[in-house]
Amino acid sequence: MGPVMPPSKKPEVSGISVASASMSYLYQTGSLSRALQEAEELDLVLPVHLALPLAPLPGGAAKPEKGTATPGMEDEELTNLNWLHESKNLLNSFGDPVLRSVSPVGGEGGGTRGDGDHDDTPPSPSMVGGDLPYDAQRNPNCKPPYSFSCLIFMAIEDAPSKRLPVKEIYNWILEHFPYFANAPTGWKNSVRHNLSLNKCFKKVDKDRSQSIGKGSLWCVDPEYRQNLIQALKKTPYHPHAQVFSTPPTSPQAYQSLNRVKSDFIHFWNQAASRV
DNA sequence: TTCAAGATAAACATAC
DNA sequence: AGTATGTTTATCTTGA
Repeated sequence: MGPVMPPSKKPEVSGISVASASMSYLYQTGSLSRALQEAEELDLVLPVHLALPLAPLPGGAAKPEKGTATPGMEDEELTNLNWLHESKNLLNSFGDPVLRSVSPVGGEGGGTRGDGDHDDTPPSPSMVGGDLPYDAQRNPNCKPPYSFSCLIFMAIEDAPSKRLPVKEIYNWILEHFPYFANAPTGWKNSVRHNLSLNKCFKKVDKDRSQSIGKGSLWCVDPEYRQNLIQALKKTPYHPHAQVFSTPPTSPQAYQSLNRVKSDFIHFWNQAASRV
């Protein structure tokens, strides 16, 4: 089981570790990866995206160009995270065919809304394009690149019964994306708003006998399940995200980026070895 | 420039 | 009565 982070416990790992562990968890739980593999069969060549909830680097950046893989990237490029988003199919970049059988869920480029700050306060959504360099050690709670519909979908898919009450959806999100533990409470409103408004989710009335708490169970409408899978695989760039393509401005940030890359490659190899 | 999608906030109703 | 849940509307940002 991956990182089970009690919501009340402030994460002490870096943002990238949290992200990798979350992905690792999703792989191990199986159902979601199976869902994604289903989509893989439907899809032709889907881009591979990385779930790296990183804070933006200063200056922001443009959206990555599509379909520009960067094989054979050299270490001197570590200062530039273009490799993350330019290499939309990282598996191809790594030249390992077996890796193509797994498809990580994740955001295009993994950029987040500018949540990077250097103190211990929760990342501020208002800090679009923060002025500080990304530092994985000090920004454990970067906003995940997934839309709320993707988060909800992941939560429901991860449940054995494939249906969850709102509260459990909250809990799943909190466990896997500690960012929300310190985020303003409005995100719960957003979850509910999404459940209500998004036709992909359906309310299921509980049995009277099992009706312990308030509310209903929520499930994915089978009619729209593939849509959600596709959306997850293609996780659009977070609407408010910035891509971090600007080189780091400090030695610390440089080292941090090196860690990001090596951690991710390590994770990727681990994921491949589990296939 | 326009449009669609998504995030966010808020008001309100309903159920427990 | 207070809280959680669910619905709806409005506004804003971003990318296409």
